Amino acid sequence: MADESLSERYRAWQAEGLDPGGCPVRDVLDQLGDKWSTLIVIILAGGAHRFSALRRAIPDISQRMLTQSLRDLERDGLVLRTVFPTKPPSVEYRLSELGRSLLEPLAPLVGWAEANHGAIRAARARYDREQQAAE
Amino acid sequence: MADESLSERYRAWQAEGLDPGGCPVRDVLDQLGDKWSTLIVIILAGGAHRFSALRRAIPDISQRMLTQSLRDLERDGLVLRTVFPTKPPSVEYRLSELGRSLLEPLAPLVGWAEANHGAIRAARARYDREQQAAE
DNA sequence: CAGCATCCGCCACGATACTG
DNA sequence: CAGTATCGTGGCGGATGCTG
Repeated sequence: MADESLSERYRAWQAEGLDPGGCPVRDVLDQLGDKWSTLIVIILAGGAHRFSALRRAIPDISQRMLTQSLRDLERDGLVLRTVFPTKPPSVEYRLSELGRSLLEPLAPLVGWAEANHGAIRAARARYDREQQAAE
Repeated sequence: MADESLSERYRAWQAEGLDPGGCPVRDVLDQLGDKWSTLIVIILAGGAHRFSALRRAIPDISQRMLTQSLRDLERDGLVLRTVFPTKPPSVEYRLSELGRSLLEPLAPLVGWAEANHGAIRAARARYDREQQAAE
């Protein structure tokens, strides 16, 4: 009835190698799951940005987390960092080929989030109301 | 050059409403970004599971986190919980209609993770090697 | 401008023990 | 079997101050 390919692939992976930490889903999704990485990728989808431009695009990120998230994305090969030796220096961040390839599966997920955000918020409100009533 | 639709949508959203926490991407992705939720959804894609079956399917999850993750998924309306008053009781978890609709955008992302896991690990190793050399 | 260093609160998560 | 209750910990992430 449901699409079983996902769970089948997980079981297949689980059957052979046995390192739970080496699971591709966890390894990759954990990175995208942190607070800012996905958002940065989405913004960089619109083109290269400088450090301060990213700060402006995400008003409520601390520069510590922006730096760290960019480093992680660079380390994973999703983002390229280019330093222009001007004075004062400027640094440009852009998606790598790998990073751009992520946009393809990411776009539908973002679309799903937007489309179903209301339904999820409604479900939460209803759940909380029922819990309130039960107590 | 790149797909700009994602960043455009983010800017559009940012332009009107101004609550960063209300951003659909963050609100929804933060949930999927926790350590276990996505994995549970993937497993439930294969059909309904009982609590103990889920524990067996994810050997390294604590029952505390399994319970909590299932509660969160239920609260968001992605998972349905059915109690059978047998003795001892058994509880079945399955994806709701909303939960199954998530599989559609989720599957390509999991495919991307599997396909590019090697490239990411290689990028990490290279980055770490360069850092090592620079120091 | 683009950062690094430091301090610190909080909460996600795990381990353990107990219940209907 | 399917949970709750409690405690302890690591590290994610924020705030602030300083540098090339």
